Order: sequence, then C-alpha cells, then structure tokens
Amino acid sequence: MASERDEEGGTGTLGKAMSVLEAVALAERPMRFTDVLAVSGQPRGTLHRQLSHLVQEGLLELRPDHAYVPGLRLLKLASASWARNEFRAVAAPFLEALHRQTGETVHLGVLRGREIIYLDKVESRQAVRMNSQIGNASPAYCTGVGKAALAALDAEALDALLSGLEFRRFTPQTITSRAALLDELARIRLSGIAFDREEHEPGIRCVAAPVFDAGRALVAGVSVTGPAYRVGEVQLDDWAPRVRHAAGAIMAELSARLGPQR
Amino acid sequence: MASERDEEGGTGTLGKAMSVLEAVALAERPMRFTDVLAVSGQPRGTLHRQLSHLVQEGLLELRPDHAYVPGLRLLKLASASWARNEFRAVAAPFLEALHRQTGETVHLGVLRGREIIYLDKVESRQAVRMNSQIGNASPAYCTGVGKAALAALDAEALDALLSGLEFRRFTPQTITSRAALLDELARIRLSGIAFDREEHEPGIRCVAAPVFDAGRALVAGVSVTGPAYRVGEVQLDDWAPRVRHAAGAIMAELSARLGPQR
DNA sequence: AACTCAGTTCCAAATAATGGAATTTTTGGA
DNA sequence: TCCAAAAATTCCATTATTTGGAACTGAGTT
Repeated sequence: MASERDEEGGTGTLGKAMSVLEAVALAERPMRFTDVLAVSGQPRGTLHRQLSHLVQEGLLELRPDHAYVPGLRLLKLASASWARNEFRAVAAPFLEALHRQTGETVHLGVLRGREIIYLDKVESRQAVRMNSQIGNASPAYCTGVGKAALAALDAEALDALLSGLEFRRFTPQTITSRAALLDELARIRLSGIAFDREEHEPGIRCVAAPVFDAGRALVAGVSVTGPAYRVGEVQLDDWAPRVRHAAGAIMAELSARLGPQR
Repeated sequence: MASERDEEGGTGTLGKAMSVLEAVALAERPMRFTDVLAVSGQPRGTLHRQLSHLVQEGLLELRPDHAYVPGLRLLKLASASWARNEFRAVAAPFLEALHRQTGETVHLGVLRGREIIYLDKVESRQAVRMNSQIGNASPAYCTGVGKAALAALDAEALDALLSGLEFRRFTPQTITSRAALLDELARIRLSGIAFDREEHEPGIRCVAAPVFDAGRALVAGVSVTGPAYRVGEVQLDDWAPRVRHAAGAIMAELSARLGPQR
C-alpha cells in the first residue's frame, strides 16, 4: 500500500514542518496565514499549529501585522553550517587564487538533487558582507557549475535526476531539451570544461569545471563568471585551463587532507 | 499542572528534532551517533530515528565515516533569512557610513533571549565572504551591543531575562554580578552609550548604542569595534556620538520606512 | 573464536498530530 | 461609529506517529 502517497515533504511530522518552513522562508514576500494555507494544502487547524510551533522554535517570526517571516535561529544554524563545511574550507584558497588570476567572480557550488547550491563566492569590489548568493539555489541544467557537476555523475544517477526534469527557459540560450543537455554533458566530459553563455541570466557568461569525490559522495563545480561585455570567447578559452587546474587542485587536496583511505 | 515539565526543546516533535539538530550543528567537531546520544539524553532508538529524519530532510548530513555534519539545506534557508531581513536592510547604509567614518569594524546585533545575534558586519580588509560572525550568538551581558540592547528593555522584561542568568567570566573585566550589571545599564541609559572594554574578548574594545522599536518588538544595537592597541579612551569617546547618531538615524528610518502606524 | 562496542532494527504502548467545525478577532466599508 | 465579511485562532474526539526497551548486526580486538 501507500504507493503514490509518499513523495516529498515526507519525513513524518518533521518533513511537513520543514515544508511549511521552506514555503514561508523562500517566499519573495512575507506571507500571512491564508497565503500559507493556499500553498501548503493543509487543513486550517493543522497548519496553524505547525506555524505556531515554528514560531516558538524561533525558525519563523510572527510580526505584529500577522505576517510570517524567517526567524533568526536559521541564521545561527547556518553560520555553523557554513563555517564548519570542510569542503568549502579546503577549496577556499584555490578559489582565491583563481580570483587573483582572473580578476572576476569565482563560485563554488555543490549539487543537491537537481539544484546547485552556492557554497562560496570570491568577488573583488563590494563591501564585505554575507553574500546573498551564498546558500542560493539555482537549477543545475542551466548554470556553469551545474552542468559541470552533472557531467561528473554516472549514467544511473544522471538518469534518475533527469527523469521528469522540467526545463524552464530563462534566456534564449537556455538548454530546454533532454537530448540537448545530454549532448552538452558529453562535450563537457570530453573537454573537462563547461561554458555558460548567457543560459541562465542574460549578460552573464562563465567557465566551470567539475569537482567530485566518489568516496565522499561529493559532486560540485568551480566557475569564473563575468559580464558578457567583458567576457568574450577568447576570454572564456583563456580561463578554461586555469579553472580546470583549480578544480584538479581542489580534488587533489581533498584526498590528501581528508584521507585517501576511509 | 505541568509546572516543571515544560522548559526547553518543548514544541512536541519539532522541538526535540531542533534540539538535536542544534546540538550537532553547533558542536565544534563532527559528532558520531554515540556523541549525540551522550548530550541528547534520549533513548537509542528514538535518537536514531530523529537523526535519520534530519538527514532525510537535508538538515544534517551523514558522512561515510558515520559522522553527522550540518546539511546544506540550512544554508539555503539562512540565505533567505538574511536576505529578507528588513531590519538589516534598513540599517545597512548607516552601518557603512559608520564604517567609513571610523575605519573600524561595525556590527549590528539583535537581542534574542539572553543572547545577541549578529545580523550584519562591515569590515574593511579581508576577502569578501560570508562572515563567520554573522549569525553568531554571544551573551548579551558582556558585549557592547548586548549591553546597549539590555539597557533599552523595560524593567519587567529585563527582570525576566536576568533571573537565573549565570555570569561567566571571559576576561578580568567581565561583569559578573547582577548588581554591577544593573549599575552599568543605568549608566548606559543616561548616556545612551555602552562601552565594552575587553569584557568579552581580551584586546577588543567597542562603543555601542541601542536601537529599538517598541512597535516592532525589536531590541538591538550598533557598535564600532577595534583592537585595544588602536582604540584608547580618547578614541572611544570620539566615536560615541557618531555611534549614537547612527543608532538614532536607523530608528528614524525604521519608523519612516516601515510605517509609523501598525 | 569469543568479546566488545557502535550502530541499527523491531513493535506494543504512549503520546502527539490531525482536521472539521465552532469561536473570536480583525478588517474595511457604509 | 457600527456592522458584516474575512481572517485568524481555539477546541477536542479520532487517528497516526513517536517512543523506548530490548534484541540484533557487524566491525574491530583480545
């Protein structure tokens, strides 16, 4: 039994709570009770209690005007998550080197499901702040790091991810078919380099290379990104070897630092 | 009834899950099952299921060597929490102005219970990265922003916070008695300025001013911080009016931007 | 081979979550 | 200011999930 019931948001009570939390936290604007009710599809009473619990736990905040906004406890947890991420720590010096070599923005992103989550970013100008990009998620199929990461997956895992994937067209260049994506991934596997020529955001180009570690079940990517007016084909080709080299160096350091054994 | 039962980690299943999550996420080093068992005080079976759920939800990650580490979903949630925080957004330009005026590190922290949670930080040198400080929590009674925030509380709220508060001595200058803290808060209320002369970390001094908004139930503080060798009494006194001014400007902007009404 | 310790699975009993409907509060229009 | 409609909150018998002691597995040791 229960063949088609369990799909997402499934871990008993916790799963439901998290799915409500995410709905509220990732919404563009503050949501009131009824807004949440509409997207959550849960009965009034149930949802109300779930929200109350989330508020009591400090994961959400209930403003005086009845709007639910993300709570501060999330920040506390995330700073730990970021500061203690070993992969990020290992990669950091290589990202900085890559930034010095290119002068453009460098990203580190890991694959999580069909999304890329940005773990780190090195950028020149701009005041020092938690970058809004860090922690952000983008679809894997239309970003440089995303495609690089997908190319590092084995056939089985890739197939699982791709089944049922819906392609959304972000720009005229976005890849919107499974066949085209598979072609692109084959090309990336051969060259070890993924390009993003304004496929996700108009005016933004990037070069990326895969970083993976089977032993740690880690699939990620590094990239150098810049505005199209500054970054032409020549520039992309010039950066490609440097990005590939950085990716290789990170992988080498990973196995050296975190043990070639276990 | 239920007089001494409910205290912390109390919101049914969610509360227990969060308390386990926090124990793992805020630990210094990765914890294995038995380590968590020791601190959580829960039965084996129960804890095992809770951890499994947290892993399934992506809040924790279970490494191949059986160590639990914070998961990536936390980052995703936190970036939303940070990016969408209206108070932070309103204060940001004033923090930057304060940084330009002083050349030293500027903090914005809000009071949550007995702790100060740092919401933002502006700092000069140092590569651009999510600052480890953001999202960090420190005890309120021994930090500049913390004392400033406490001074903005009314007698009743302050009393509730102080009852049962344990003073930990971080440095020889740390305030370690309720009476001394109340004296200090009275002084802060008069002058509108809180100093931290190496009370929390040796070699670190700071000037802070309270930022609060009764309508929004917001109690916070802004500060300028620097190393003792560069920051003497003269410097502190010189910055004090600027910090107080920035705090005032933030409060004014708050009521202007987010509505003088509700 | 026997032992130990860490991790995992099992299942009847206990507990917390559910959800439909009633109640209270807020909103905004007359 | 008052009233009606909408939104938010509370209630509680039913139902589903969590609980936790104990038994099991398996890797590493003596």
